[in-house]
Amino acid sequence: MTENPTRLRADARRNREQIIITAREIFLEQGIHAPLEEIARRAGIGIATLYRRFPDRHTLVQQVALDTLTLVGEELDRATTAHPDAWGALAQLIRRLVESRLSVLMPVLLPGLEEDARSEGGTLKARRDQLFEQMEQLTRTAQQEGRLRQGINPIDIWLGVIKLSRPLPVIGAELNELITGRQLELFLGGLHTTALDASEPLRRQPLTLDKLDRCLKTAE
Amino acid sequence: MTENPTRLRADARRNREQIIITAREIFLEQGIHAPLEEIARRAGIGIATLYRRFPDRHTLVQQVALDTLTLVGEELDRATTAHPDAWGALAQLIRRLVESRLSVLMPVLLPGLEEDARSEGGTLKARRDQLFEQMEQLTRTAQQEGRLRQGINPIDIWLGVIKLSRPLPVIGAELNELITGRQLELFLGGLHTTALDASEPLRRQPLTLDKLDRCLKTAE
Amino acid sequence: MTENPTRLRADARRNREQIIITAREIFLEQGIHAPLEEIARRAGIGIATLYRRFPDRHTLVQQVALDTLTLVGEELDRATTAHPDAWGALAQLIRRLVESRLSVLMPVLLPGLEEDARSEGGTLKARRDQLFEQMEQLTRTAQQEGRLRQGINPIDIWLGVIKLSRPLPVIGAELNELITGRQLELFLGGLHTTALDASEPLRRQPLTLDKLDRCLKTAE
Amino acid sequence: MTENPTRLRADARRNREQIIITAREIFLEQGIHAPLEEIARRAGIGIATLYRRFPDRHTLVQQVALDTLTLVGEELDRATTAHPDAWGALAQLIRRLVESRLSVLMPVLLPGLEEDARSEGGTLKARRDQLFEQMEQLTRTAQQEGRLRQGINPIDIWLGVIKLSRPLPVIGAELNELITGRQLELFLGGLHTTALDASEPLRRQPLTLDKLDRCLKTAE
DNA sequence: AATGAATGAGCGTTCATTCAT
DNA sequence: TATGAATGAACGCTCATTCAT
Repeated sequence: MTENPTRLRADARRNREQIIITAREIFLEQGIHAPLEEIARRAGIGIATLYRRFPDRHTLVQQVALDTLTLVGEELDRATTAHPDAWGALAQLIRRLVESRLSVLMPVLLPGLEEDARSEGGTLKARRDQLFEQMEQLTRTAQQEGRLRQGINPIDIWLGVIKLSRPLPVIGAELNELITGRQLELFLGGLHTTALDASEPLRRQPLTLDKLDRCLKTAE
Repeated sequence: MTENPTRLRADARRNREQIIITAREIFLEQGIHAPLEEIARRAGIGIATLYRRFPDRHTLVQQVALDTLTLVGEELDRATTAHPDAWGALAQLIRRLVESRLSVLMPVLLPGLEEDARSEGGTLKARRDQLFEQMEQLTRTAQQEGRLRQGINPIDIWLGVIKLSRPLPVIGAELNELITGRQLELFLGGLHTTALDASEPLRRQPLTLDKLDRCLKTAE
Repeated sequence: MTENPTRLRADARRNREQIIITAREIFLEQGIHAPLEEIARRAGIGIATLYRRFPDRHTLVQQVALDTLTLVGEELDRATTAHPDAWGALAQLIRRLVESRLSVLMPVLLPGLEEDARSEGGTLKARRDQLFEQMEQLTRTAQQEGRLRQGINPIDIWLGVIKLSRPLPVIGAELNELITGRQLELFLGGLHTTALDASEPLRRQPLTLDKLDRCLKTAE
Repeated sequence: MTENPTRLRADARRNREQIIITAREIFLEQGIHAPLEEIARRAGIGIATLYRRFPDRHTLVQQVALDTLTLVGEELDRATTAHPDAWGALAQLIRRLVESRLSVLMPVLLPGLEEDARSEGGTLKARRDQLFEQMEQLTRTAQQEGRLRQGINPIDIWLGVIKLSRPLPVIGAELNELITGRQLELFLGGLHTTALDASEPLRRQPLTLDKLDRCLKTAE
């Protein structure tokens, strides 16, 4: 249960936002295990203040991810505006998501949906479900266009983007970018109707949001 | 330069092997930053013994990865034996590699090839290059069969497998398996000749071993 | 650059001072490589608190040494007050310095002057230079008095005191004191213009082999 | 109680000697707390062999020091041969001892004389006493010559040399040599009957603060 | 409410010393 | 006897988390 940010005092609220912005930067740079003290320092606040707002690391990451959903929504809007066709929009969305590496934060977004974490725009679960709905429309249209392979759902795309985005350890940033770019193209190729046996369904069963949530719960 | 394991005393050698086996297990479970002490504990030896054999974490990971190359080679042999066609063999190899998640260790295998780390079978670089050569034959044949998309090289496959294999943090093992299985099928679809625009080359330039090694060197 | 102690919270400041006092004691007993944990323990604080104030051993030693400069300055004032003649003041200063063994810490004071370590009283370099200037006046006057040998400068004295002060390892504290006392007289004799003929015996009793052996036995 | 080296098997004896030679080198380089394993390694033997010969570090250092007494005796002979006058011989001996830094090892030589440690030449106590006797003759003669100050005994000299020889920590080797050289002259001056007026300048150039700082900077 | 101080647990690493071959 | 393997304790240092101001 996270406190409602709307009820905070003005300064407290500014702090909260600053923490989230800084945390995203640092998480993107160093991963989600970066020292919390560094986040506090760069955000210009005390460590205890950070803890007051976010009682543990998981909560902070989750809130950052939640906040990020908004940006993803904006990318989606931008993509559909720029492309009259659904496949084109989808491809742009995927490319942008991977490039922005927003999804570094996503894994931790998945669990914990039952604790009705909420941010300004509503509960986390509600916002996620809304986003998935939008993506589902997009995918369905792309399939009707005969471009997106049958059987693909937003979860496939979402998780594919997450996997693509995660940088490999040890090797540098430059090489990671080269690798990710190349794999991204392969991924897009695999989504398309013309992919191998695209006429038949994929050999594996698709994940649904429900299944996802159930698995996460059993995984504690 | 790592000591030659063949020259070790019998008990020391047994320990060395036990460490590598245990380390692989734990690296697969927790990533390559898992506490070395836990490895030592589960291997049933003292922490200092581990340090005697592997003076730092990088050396240990590298040796584990090196050891893993052998297993990859065996999978390749098995795959070509089981399938008369190259595409079939390739698909099985990829599936097996992903399933065994051997490649969790691979990122660290890439750098440091110049320091001629060596194990029983020869230098690390030599073994890696040999493996790539075998895979190149396989991919070329699969392309001649008209099944594997043009422009794909073993590095694409290798790195794709690595990305697929890496488990997402936080979420449990079961869900990870579901996700990976599904993404694997998408990946295979993307490799096939019938993938999107498969007639044209991929938009991104392919990586070569040379380019790879150069990037790794500049990344220090 | 060290944080300004004046700005610390009251309790933190008390801790900081306690650490320095304890550190000086222990450095005098065991040398500057004594375990930091022991310092923390005896100071009654946690090890991390020590690290918060002094990020590494060198910083701690330097600050202890810096703090010591103040005491040296006070000794100098006391000596000049007590003795109308410069030689008398110098001799007392040297004796007091050696007896207090303050200068055990001095070696580490010498390097690192460029990094402008600072304490309450100003930069380290400034304070040291000021002290040397005062000592230079004293030596010059003593030479004009015809008592201090020509060619001697404060550095000779400073380093001589350091060498004298350092306890020999292994042997106990009592013996060290005897040795140092005797060598101190030799040192003063070497400094004086009239030391040579020295018709009078040295002020300290000479050590005999027997006495040496007996002391060693009691010192374990 | 140390085993009698004469009774050892030929190869064991060779090992023993090699250990002592190597240990002296390393002790001079790194101090008497240098890792024993490094000594064993450089001596080309196993660590357990070292332990078989010298059950603990103290024993090893003591034996090295004992062995060193021989070298000191040789220096003494050389000095008396080279100089017809006792003061000249004494001064040369002191200079040579300090230069060779043999006495780094001496502190640990002092204790433990009752346990009748013995080496080839006889018990440690006997050899030390013999050496002191020789030095006593020398000092007495020098005093009869009217050169050596009354009241000085070999122990003063011995311990003075030890103090002079010990390098200050942290600061580099070069600076240590400068310091020691200068202090050595002061020491000799203090010993001599005519030291006091010393119309001539010291043989070594004085250090200035600038020189000090420059040396420290180059010494890192 | 905000701060920054204090804490202790955890990991990496070294080394003296004992044990098995 | 010589060897090198194995051990565990000790220390340096970091960081998440709680507490006092």
